[in-house]
Amino acid sequence: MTARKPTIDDVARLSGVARATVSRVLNDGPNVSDRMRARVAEAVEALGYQVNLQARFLAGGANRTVLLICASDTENEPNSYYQSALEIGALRVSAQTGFELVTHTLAQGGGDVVRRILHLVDDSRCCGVILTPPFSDWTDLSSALVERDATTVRISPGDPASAGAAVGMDDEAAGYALARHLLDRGHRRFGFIQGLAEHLSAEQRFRGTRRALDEAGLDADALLAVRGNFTFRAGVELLPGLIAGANPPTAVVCANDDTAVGALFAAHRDGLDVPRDLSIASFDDTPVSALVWPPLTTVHQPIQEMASRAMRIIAAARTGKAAGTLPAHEYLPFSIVERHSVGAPSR
Amino acid sequence: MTARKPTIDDVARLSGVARATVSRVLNDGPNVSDRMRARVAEAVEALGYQVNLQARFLAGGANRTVLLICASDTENEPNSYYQSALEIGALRVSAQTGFELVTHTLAQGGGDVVRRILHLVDDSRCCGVILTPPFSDWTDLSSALVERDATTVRISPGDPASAGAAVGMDDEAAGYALARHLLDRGHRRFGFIQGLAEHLSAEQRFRGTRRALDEAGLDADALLAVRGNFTFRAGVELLPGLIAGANPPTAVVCANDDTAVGALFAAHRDGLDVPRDLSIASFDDTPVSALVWPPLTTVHQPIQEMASRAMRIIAAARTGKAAGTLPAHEYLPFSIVERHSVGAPSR
DNA sequence: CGCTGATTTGGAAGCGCTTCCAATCGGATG
DNA sequence: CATCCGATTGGAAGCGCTTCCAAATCAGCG
Repeated sequence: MTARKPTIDDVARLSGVARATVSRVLNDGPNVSDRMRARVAEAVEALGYQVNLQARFLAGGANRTVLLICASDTENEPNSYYQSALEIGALRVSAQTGFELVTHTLAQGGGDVVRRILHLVDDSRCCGVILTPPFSDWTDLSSALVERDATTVRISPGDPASAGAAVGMDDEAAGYALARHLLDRGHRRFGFIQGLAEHLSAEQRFRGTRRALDEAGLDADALLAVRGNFTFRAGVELLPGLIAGANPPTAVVCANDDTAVGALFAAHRDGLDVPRDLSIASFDDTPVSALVWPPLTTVHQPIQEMASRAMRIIAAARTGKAAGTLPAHEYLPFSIVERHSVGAPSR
Repeated sequence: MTARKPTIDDVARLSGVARATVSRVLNDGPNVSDRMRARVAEAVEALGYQVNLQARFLAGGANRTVLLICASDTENEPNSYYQSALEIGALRVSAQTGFELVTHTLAQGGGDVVRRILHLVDDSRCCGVILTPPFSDWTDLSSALVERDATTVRISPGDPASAGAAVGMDDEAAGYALARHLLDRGHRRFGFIQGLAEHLSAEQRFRGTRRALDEAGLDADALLAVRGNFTFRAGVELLPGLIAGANPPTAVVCANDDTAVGALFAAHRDGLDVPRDLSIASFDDTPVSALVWPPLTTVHQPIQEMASRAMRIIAAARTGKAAGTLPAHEYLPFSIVERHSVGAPSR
């Protein structure tokens, strides 16, 4: 059907040089005269030649594939905004640096997830892996990856010190800052819908909030915590219980935006006015937080930027000089985005 | 660092057979005795052997990579729920059939998008491509793909007849049905926030709505249409103008959920009660439609299922018997999901 | 028991590329 | 002008796999 694609030999023939020389100019190798370079470039152009990556990798050339591993909590409710932001951020850099990004989304349940991820990595013979929560907390995984010689970057790991580079933000400080924000507006009774306990970075957010309340001299039952799982549904289902008591919280903090949107939904449904009757705040600043009414006050986390950094770390590690450098730990600043879901307590 | 990965020759040596035989059992080839099969399987197991896909493809083996090409309208607001649903649907089937799915998201702007997609396809030497809107409407693209021998499936194309298989739903009928739904509840004045004109399937939805109104005997100015671009922002910005007139619509239909969520946001902001003051309905039934308050009445489109079908078509075309069959056009049923954003008109 | 044809197995070529190593070239040097 | 060294270039091996083709094996049959 289609004409056979031109190979490196076609280029060599047309430009009248050896195959090895063509390979050199293709890879920006040293020791090639400008004349040769020009001749080859011309032939490449004329033929519309494109290297066959399969062949290149087989022959031991530098692999430039990077895997982005994302978790989907449930089949039907992927953490999609978070994931898209990651993807966009990584994509932007990969385009610049000539690395190819491949995203894999897997359900985080099931005992063999580690095996499957490793399989994916082996299969693709990729040179780098970006791990997102909660995979970024699986130290066995990142160790195995590093051992396989894949440059590994973990996004928002709970423990930045273990194997592989890390990019994240100071989650404890973010939790603290958000609580202060609420405290400053006069709130004294709080609810908190936590995420999954395995997500260490989310737990740190909670810890920060608790610290802020402690320092403000509030006692333990000023903070009512329930365990959710980051989903919209969790917010919907858990909010009522949180505010059912005799002396309910005037502000509830959610581990992430999706949960907050769920809480907001439940509040609306139950006839509460947000923020008059109840303030709601959360973390991440994913697009959904600006989509709902009232738009959410949330801690902005530079997700795209994190992914960009991750890509950049991999690119640097795989390109010349920086290769072999010890893994980096980068911390990006967060900020509180004030929208309309937080007000002064009415009671 | 890591021990070299075992190759097919290692397996051959350990099991005491020829490399060719190993290859045969690996590929479920014919003409292999059960004894051999067992011996090889054992060696594979013992060595933890995994075929090197690069090498396999190079050697001319069947390629099993499928590309899912998605559009991101703008950098910051990817159509993420839609895309995730597609991905999940395709993923499910690819896992079953042994094909590998690779998703690529590209900004749809820029004149060279076609070239970039083609480049991606050439590069990956993939065997199949799933095109999502608006790429599914680019006939030049699908023709080029088909010519390249890639099994091409278009999701929701405006014209199912052109090159490549097609999976979608009857968008015109969906538009008609949704309008009937509104008509039945007593609405007589309508607004419609359209999507981008290039998305043919979305245009058909509009056409269906118009037909329903025509058939109901309403005249042309019973339908006020404005052009949006599928985004939340479009909904926010376009709604006010739509309902500003002396005799405003009592119901507005949006080309997709994101836009409807935006319209809902604007309505809230401007102090309107939905659905008492204004009904809002849309298309797609992406998760976000159930997240907002009030949850949206929307036309459910089986997005996951569409992607699954697309994958299945590719798998069938690339596996034995069905190979070479003429492209299929599959139409999936839609349904109206009644939630709370539609009521009877108050005026 | 020898022969034919079908089935199973092994050998070897080659996919398109990188890279090592040897050959060549071009001055600068004595 | 002969010599030598570094910069270029070409030749060839080989990455791990599939597949064509020939060799070997096995039944079945006269």
